[in-house]
Amino acid sequence: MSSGELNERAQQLLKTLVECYIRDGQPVGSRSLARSSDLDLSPASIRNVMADLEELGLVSSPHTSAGRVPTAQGYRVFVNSLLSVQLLQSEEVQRLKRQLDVEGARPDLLDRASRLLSGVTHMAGLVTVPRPEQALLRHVEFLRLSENRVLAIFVLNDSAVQNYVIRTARTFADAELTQAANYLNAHFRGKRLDEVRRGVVEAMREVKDNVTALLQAAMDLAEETQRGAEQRDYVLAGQTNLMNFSEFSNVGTLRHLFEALAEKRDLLHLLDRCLESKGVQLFIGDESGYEVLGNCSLVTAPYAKDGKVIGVLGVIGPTRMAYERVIPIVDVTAKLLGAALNSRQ
Amino acid sequence: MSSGELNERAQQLLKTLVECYIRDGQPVGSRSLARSSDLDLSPASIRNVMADLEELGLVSSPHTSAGRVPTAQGYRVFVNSLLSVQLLQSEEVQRLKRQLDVEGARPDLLDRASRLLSGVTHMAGLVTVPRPEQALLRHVEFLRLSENRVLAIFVLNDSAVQNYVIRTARTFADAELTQAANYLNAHFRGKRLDEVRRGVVEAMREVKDNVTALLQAAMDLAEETQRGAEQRDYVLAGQTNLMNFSEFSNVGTLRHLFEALAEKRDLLHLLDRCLESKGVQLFIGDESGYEVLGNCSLVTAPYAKDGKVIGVLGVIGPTRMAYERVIPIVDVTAKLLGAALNSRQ
DNA sequence: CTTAGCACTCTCGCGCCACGAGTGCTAAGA
DNA sequence: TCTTAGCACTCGTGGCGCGAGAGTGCTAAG
Repeated sequence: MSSGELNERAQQLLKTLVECYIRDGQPVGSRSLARSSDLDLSPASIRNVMADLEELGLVSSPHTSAGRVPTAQGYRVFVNSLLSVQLLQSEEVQRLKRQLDVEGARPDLLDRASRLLSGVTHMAGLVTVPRPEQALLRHVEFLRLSENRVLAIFVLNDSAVQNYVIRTARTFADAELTQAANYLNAHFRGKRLDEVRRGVVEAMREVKDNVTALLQAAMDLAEETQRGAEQRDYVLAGQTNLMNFSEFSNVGTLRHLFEALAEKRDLLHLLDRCLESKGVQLFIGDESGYEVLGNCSLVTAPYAKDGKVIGVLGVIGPTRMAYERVIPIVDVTAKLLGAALNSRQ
Repeated sequence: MSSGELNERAQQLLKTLVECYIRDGQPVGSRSLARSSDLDLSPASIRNVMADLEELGLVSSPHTSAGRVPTAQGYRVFVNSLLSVQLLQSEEVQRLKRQLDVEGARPDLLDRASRLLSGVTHMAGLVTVPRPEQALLRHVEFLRLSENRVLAIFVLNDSAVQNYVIRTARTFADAELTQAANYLNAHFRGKRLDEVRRGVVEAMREVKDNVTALLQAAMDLAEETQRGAEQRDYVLAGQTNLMNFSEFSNVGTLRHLFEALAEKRDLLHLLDRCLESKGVQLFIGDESGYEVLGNCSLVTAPYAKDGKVIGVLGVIGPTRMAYERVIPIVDVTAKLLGAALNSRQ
């Protein structure tokens, strides 16, 4: 008997139970369930249904004389087929948009998105830093800093600028530096960095002079930085909100959770998995596969720029969260962030 | 009767008491104090001294039948005149140095310093980002991105590079951009950004053309960014270590503390105060003036580059911390960080 | 198939008590 | 005058028992 085989009544009761539990945070018993549900049933009948649901692993009771609590599976059935997501009012969307756009030009857009999520949901918000576009060389400039230090400035793609200090064995004349830059600009404009590098190595084989050595050093640094930039990372906000939930009132649990949030590795794996998904995705409780997220749920949505998904944002909180509210918020915020990124290209 | 007037015996006993409390974390009673101290006194005599110390506000007892616990003032007297700081063995210094230098060139030196502090002390480490040097213009470059977007690249001081996308009303020719850059480079090299800006405004009054408008836009952005960079900030590591201390086993306390750490404002004020101090500085308990730091101590030391103090680093933990160990660690780490900054200028 | 009734289980809060640790005070001793 | 033994007192802690309340599963009747 899978969730699809749940009869109308069982579905209705599971739905009510989850709603009650999310609202009150306490195990819900047969009597209060009888009152809360529209069904006109006695507590005794409800107990029978509950026994079925428990056997299916959708609910469980902390101890004999407590009510029932949804399991992760129970939540899953709930969000998959019982949840009625409220669409956001357009005025709410406007408010989110305004909060995200506050002080428009500042470069901490991701920060603000993360804070927005945590502020609105009263849980922790996270936003992965966008995947860098494939780095194409647009323009190079060399500048002598001192006798043996040269500053290399790389303009990549549209307007991303990277710069490296290169230590050189000897002093280069301005003319040499200009020549080197001209060479790169003339031959490799619009090429990928690794192609440029290969080209430089090639050139070095033919003319083995100091200038190509400089170029090689520059390309080494450029590629290294590029690789560094591909390190995934995320911006976290509102961690402290999590401390308000009774689920994390145990300092030990809290510590493990915070360590995982600070460590980032596991979370990033999880978030990377969401890059491919089209819309909102949920990890409820142990579904994530990470023990520390045992009584957490993660709600994510990918965000896109120029129609290409470049990152993920989301919210993390206790499994007992108001999914019908959080899901549309995460969804809309992802779209708003994408729009904001596009508008300031 | 100030601490200077404490007689030999009282000093000795206070020292022993603080040491015992730091070691065991429990109120220390007259009997165990009698055993621990070298003085050959009966518990009864010690109780008399304790009564004096309590009157002076150096110790207090949680309740009648508990031992005594040092107050913030007590810790203060302890660190000021009773503490014997262990100098670090040179091999320990080497180990710290190695850990700080791991994967040398990466730009996350502050991060590593912070993690180093937290790792070694098992508390939270923090490192303020360095105050930017006074921004002097070294070189400017303009690059056309598209019809109405120009990329301005500013090299400041030694090798700091900043870049801004300027939206322009009309399309500029390459020659114009070169001309504009040449103008700035020729007239304002080595000048402060605000001077440059003034000069540009001046020039605009005489020749009111589009190029000076471009320059003005560039300078606006440059100054704005500069102001943004002067926003103080710090890098925090090992927050979760704090959760291991029984002092913060109450989630409420913990939350307030973590909120303060995330909010940064108050902490930054406190850290800024340490910029002027020569060496290690301590804020014990309520000395900081911030209630959330009630049972925390902050140990800081300024770090310098080229002989100029540019930032502060430190460690935050419960007042009950091994000061004699933490103080030299913070001290040495500050010096190591300064050295590391200098060596990679 | 539903439901009233009932016995059962388990948690929670309360009061109680004994224990241990430590104190302050007093009075005797050096 | 300083030190210390002795003693009464205070207070937090942990264990125990008890009753109330909530909720369950089972059974039997409708």
